Amino acid sequence: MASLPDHLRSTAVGKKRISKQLLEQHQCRRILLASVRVFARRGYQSATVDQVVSAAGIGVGSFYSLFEGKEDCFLRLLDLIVVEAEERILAAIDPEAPWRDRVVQGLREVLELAAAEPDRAHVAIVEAPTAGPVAEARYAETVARLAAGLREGRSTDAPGEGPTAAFEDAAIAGLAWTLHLRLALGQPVVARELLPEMTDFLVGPYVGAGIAKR
Amino acid sequence: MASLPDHLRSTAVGKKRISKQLLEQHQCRRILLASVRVFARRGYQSATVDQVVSAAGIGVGSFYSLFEGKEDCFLRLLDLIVVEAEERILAAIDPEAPWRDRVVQGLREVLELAAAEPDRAHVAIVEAPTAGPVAEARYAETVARLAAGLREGRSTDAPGEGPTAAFEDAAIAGLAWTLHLRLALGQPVVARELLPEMTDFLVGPYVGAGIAKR
Amino acid sequence: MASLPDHLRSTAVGKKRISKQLLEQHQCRRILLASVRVFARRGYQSATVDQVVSAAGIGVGSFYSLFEGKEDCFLRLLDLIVVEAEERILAAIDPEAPWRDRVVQGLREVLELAAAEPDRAHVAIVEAPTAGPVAEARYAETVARLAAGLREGRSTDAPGEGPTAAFEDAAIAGLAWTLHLRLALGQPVVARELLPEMTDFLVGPYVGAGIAKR
Amino acid sequence: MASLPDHLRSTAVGKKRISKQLLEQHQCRRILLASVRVFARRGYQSATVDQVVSAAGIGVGSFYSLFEGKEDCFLRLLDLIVVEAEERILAAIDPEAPWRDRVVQGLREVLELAAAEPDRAHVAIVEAPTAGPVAEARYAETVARLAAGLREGRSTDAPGEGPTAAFEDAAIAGLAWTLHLRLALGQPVVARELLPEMTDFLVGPYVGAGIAKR
DNA sequence: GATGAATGAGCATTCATTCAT
DNA sequence: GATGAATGAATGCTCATTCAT
Repeated sequence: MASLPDHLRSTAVGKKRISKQLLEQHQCRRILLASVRVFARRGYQSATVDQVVSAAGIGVGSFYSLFEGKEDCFLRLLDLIVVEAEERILAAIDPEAPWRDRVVQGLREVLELAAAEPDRAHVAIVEAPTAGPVAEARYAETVARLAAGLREGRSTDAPGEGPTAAFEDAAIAGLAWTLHLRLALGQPVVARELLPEMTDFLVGPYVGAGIAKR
Repeated sequence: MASLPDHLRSTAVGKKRISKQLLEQHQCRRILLASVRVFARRGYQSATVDQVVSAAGIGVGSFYSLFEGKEDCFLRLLDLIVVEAEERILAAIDPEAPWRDRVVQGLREVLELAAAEPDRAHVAIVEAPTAGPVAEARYAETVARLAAGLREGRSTDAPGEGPTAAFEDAAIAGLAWTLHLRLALGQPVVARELLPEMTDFLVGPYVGAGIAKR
Repeated sequence: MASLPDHLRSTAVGKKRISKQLLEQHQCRRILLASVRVFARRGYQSATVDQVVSAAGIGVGSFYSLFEGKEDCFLRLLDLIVVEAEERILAAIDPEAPWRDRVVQGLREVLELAAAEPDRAHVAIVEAPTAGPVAEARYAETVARLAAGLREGRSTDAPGEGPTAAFEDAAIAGLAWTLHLRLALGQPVVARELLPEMTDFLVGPYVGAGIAKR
Repeated sequence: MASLPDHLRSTAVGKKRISKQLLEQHQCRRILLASVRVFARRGYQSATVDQVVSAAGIGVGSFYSLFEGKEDCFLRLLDLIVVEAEERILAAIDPEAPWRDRVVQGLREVLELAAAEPDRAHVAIVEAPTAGPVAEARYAETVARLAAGLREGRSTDAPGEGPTAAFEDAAIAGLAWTLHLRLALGQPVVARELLPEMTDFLVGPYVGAGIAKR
């Protein structure tokens, strides 16, 4: 049993282990979802394991059998939020559409997600950069990934006179900060208001202010 | 204890108190300058009062007679850094020059300050947003103030087809993030490289990409 | 639950219970044998129930249905080791032989047992005194019992000028320590080397150094 | 100040630092002496830092500024007990006396120390071997050192027909066990009773049972 | 009967802050 | 006025034990 390679383990034992795995994943997810609220309200630094544990309605021991500690919990939460958000963003983008439209579609989804789930957005945008070196690095990676997505349009639809190399990272960070301001103050993120402003901010430099505004 | 309003206190007692005040301010400044290094290297959260105290070569008691605590010390340090930086930035700007030039002059000073004093820049840009709610608010205020400075040019020199209202905050945050990335990784901030890129980023949307690049 | 005295319980219910009892005993023994390794390698204090349970390939629940807890498990293991060792020691002694020979036969068996089953010896000699008050007392009892065995020879074969009353306990403890040193360092117990030395140590004082050495 | 080599530090700063050093040592000693009682009554394993701290009448913080933790505290206590005991034992021995007398003098001092300070003896003899690997090693070292002391007499005063090489360690361990039994049961160590018995045990094998008894 | 997920009491440790000297 | 020894609240974590399945 103990000598089986990991990737055979789950199938080798049949339904039982599979359902066990699923149960654990489900339990994990349940706790992570409960922790969103705690991390968003208290902030990563002053949130305690006990608060997470109470919010999730489990015992400390269960927490430590599922997570390595507070940081691990936060990082997995971050993953959950980012992965699910990116899935929804991708789903909202029509791959056939021209680049500018794809940016708008993605941006709209980002804003709607932030509006619909302010706690998640708070965790990902406000808390992540303050939750220690690893979380900070993950935050930077996410910014870089989104920036890379934005950059794709460069050669395709808006060639020639594009913005400078550092533009995309700075632009995504500018967008993040715009959300940060609302989230940190507890103000709602109004997609309708921000969508045109941020569209302009993100795609303007590619096509010239006049064009982007249309 | 005394019934005099605070703002009258210092002048009311004559030379002695004045020199005492000055001495205290000087001492304060000495400690804050010593703390820059500590906060920059360890990060606000894991820096301890003991480390600051050791770096400053004073006793814990003295520290607490001068500051209310770790957070107070950090906030006053932040003030020191921001005030001195803004003084130098203002001094670098020719009030008679056209808006675009003033932006470039200010930006160049920002980049040179970050290059010359990476620890100070680290504290103001990387640590400030992680040092609790008050520091976070101060950081937002600074961003807003710089954004306001940027915005001034709007009606004067680049009227009409300007960027949308949220632009300036997002742009300043984008600049901050660009510096953040370098500072957090310990990379030097190279003014020569960043100046054209960030100039484009900041003033491009006002005048159209083509124009800003000149 | 039932009103029968314990010692009648097992026989009163017929074959079924008997076989159940036997099964349980067998299971118990299996687990104890698996736990030897764990207690010997990790030490009683830092060995955990989980480690014992994993080594035995059973569930925690089964463990607690068979033992009252970690200490109970260790104590029953100690019993197992001591009882089986004493059986083998007794079996190795020719009751007809003169006292001195009987001591040598017993001693040889002790050394050979320690050589053949170092983990068991480690548990009985090194861990037992550190495993809480009860185990410590059992250890003392075992020392006392072996001392009593040694003492039997006094009046029979080596009367008169024998050592003082405290001798036997001290001598057995000295023997135990000699083994302790080897076991704690993981060195093998070499019966051939220790047999003459310890024989001298145990029986010398009875017969005079010269005689014992023969 | 911080760059001075350690061995100059204390003298370089004059009385102040010296008295500070002394104060700290004194404080340390005070706490160690208070901890004797705790470790002796509760046993190393179940003694908690809080109990030591309460017994010493200090705060937890002070404890951790003086010791690295529970184990460090115990080890330093062990050192204190062993060093002071060995000093007194050495002082009790007349270096001019013949070997057998020196053994008796040392032994008498050991027994009297154990009688006068049962808690200290309990810590050194009963708890030390159960307080983790390092303490166990220290215990073994002490046994070895005492055994070496005993061995010195071999060639000098009792040449020729001596006991085998392993004798001294086993003998010292036997003595330790004899004390262990009394201390673990809380019985007093009666020097008058044990002195002749243990003398016989320790020196008998050198000189022949008959001679040693005289 | 067996299982192992869940529990939570209990412990070591850190560090901002106070106050007697 | 300066010092730093002393404080103890607060927190993360382990592991023996229980009990629903």
